[in-house]
Amino acid sequence: MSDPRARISSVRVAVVPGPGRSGLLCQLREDGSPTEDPVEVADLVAAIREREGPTGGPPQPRWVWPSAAGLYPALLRAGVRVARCHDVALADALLSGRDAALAETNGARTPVDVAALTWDDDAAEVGGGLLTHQQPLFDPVLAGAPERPDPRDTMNALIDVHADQLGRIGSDEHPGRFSLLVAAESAGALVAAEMSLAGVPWRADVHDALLTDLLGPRPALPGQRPARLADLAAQFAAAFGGTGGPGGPSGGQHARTGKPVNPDSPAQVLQAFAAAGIRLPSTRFAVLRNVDHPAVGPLLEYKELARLHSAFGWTWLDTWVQGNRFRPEYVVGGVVSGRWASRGGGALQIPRLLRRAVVADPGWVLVVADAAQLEPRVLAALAGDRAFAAAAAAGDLYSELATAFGGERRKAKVAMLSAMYGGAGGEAGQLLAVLRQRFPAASGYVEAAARAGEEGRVVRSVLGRTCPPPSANWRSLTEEAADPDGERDPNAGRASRARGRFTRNFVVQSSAADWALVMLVSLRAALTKIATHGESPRVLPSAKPGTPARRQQPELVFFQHDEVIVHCRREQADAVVAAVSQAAAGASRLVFGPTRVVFPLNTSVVDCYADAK
DNA sequence: ACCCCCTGCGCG
DNA sequence: AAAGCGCGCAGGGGGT
Repeated sequence: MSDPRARISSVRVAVVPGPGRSGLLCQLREDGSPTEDPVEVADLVAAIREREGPTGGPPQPRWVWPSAAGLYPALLRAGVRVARCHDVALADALLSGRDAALAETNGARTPVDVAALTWDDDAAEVGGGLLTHQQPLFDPVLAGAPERPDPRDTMNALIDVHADQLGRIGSDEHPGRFSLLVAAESAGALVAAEMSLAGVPWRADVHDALLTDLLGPRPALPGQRPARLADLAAQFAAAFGGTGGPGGPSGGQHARTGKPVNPDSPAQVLQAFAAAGIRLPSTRFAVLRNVDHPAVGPLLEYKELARLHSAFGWTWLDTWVQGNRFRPEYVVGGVVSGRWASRGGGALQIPRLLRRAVVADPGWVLVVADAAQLEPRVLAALAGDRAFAAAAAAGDLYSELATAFGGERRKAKVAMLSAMYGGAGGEAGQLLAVLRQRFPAASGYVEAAARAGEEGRVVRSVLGRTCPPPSANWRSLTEEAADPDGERDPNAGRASRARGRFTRNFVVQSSAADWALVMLVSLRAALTKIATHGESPRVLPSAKPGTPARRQQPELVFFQHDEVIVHCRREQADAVVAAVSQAAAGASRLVFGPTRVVFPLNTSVVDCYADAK
């Protein structure tokens, strides 16, 4: 402890919940080895609160725990926020993803069972729910044990797993980047729990008025179609000639049930059109829009409104919005690329229309920031393509690229999207050739990723997140095709190219997710430094248990791949806007190092999400 | 009754 | 059929 700086970076404290309110803590060295015997504390929450100290105070420890998703919500409910953690479950997912690729099919490590590292029933339930696909117990001490283990054994297991993880992180090809990824992923889990608790400000009355306006009054019974939908469904059926009257012509009726053809049933819709002499490949919007038949108008309008009603109607409002807050559950690392997923509430698929209902509290505003053209900029930085990076140094990337495509911005965009997604239809092939010639490094980067995928190899994001290896099914399919004596399965080529498109996109999407995650957690850190009431948070009293008073600190309330929303007091908006832009600049530096590529944000300060540009 | 797959569409 | 990547969710329809 001679050098205080060394201490700042090295204090890690392992946490294991015990029975009741108790728990075990154990301070660790930088290599993960314990400095002491685990200390039993009667009130774990109080102990963490005390060691964490006030924001802006002495450096906070990095809490090493089985899973933030399992433990942190309970801490937050008790009014305790922490600055940093190492999430063993998330780290395990990153490491086993990496090592599974190296070990190929055999020799895969048994994933850590987070539930086995917890003791508290509630925490175990939450943590276990997060990782239900992980079956085996990792710890011989716990394997097969029907009773809850001794917390000291659990603590020892946690310490061992964590130390092992540190070693594996250190042995990565790029240990600095990979440890940044683990730290950011862990901090992401903190943000996710905090955002779930804060909730998105959601005006139920605005939402309800919107629904009533579009659909008619809320039906008395949940199963009933609102008036507007019932009307459109009837128009749709009638357009096939059936009036619906008993004994009448049956053009608009289902052959078997005799009921009017149901616009919610693709099969019935296809059948009805076929009976009218129109054979359709599907009932998708893109197909139907070009069909000339009187049923199409009402059907398209029905589909649009029915979607709103079923996915984000009154039932959704009842289920997900309480006290004018929408509280979704985020799943950190839920997408292979590192993007977040959500559970329940369709949090990451909220229709733009409903952004009208997202309104800041009185005296508060929303700071909405989204990264502009993130993925092509990421590709520019990844590939180190000089010509491309020069274009990406400017505000509108596609306009800068347009000169290479005869001045047509649209063509530049199509070429970029095709390069990143693997599309080659229509004019894309020709535009890709231009891209290849003018921006060889950028083009070569995604082409190499595609080739790796087609050959069954894995690729990684800039910070080292690994894509999943191909399935056994994929291997047998493609290996048969490679065998000259074997029969050529046409599916083999298709499967190979499909995986090529996946890995081609993975390098871009996952590196963009790296950037966005680092930006998010940097922003979180910066927001805690924004003063409330014009005073430094350093001099404010620390939060009291229960925290009855409303937090005045700016709060992250939403994160959607490349976009964040901060809810803050109006007078804090300028500081939040500055924090957002610093977080973006910092993320660019941390993730990509020196690069001339810029990652601009579109930032708006608004009362209503729908007003963000 | 429940489960699973398909279709279609919302978001990035 | 404007297409190529990643998701979650609701409803229909078939299976058990």
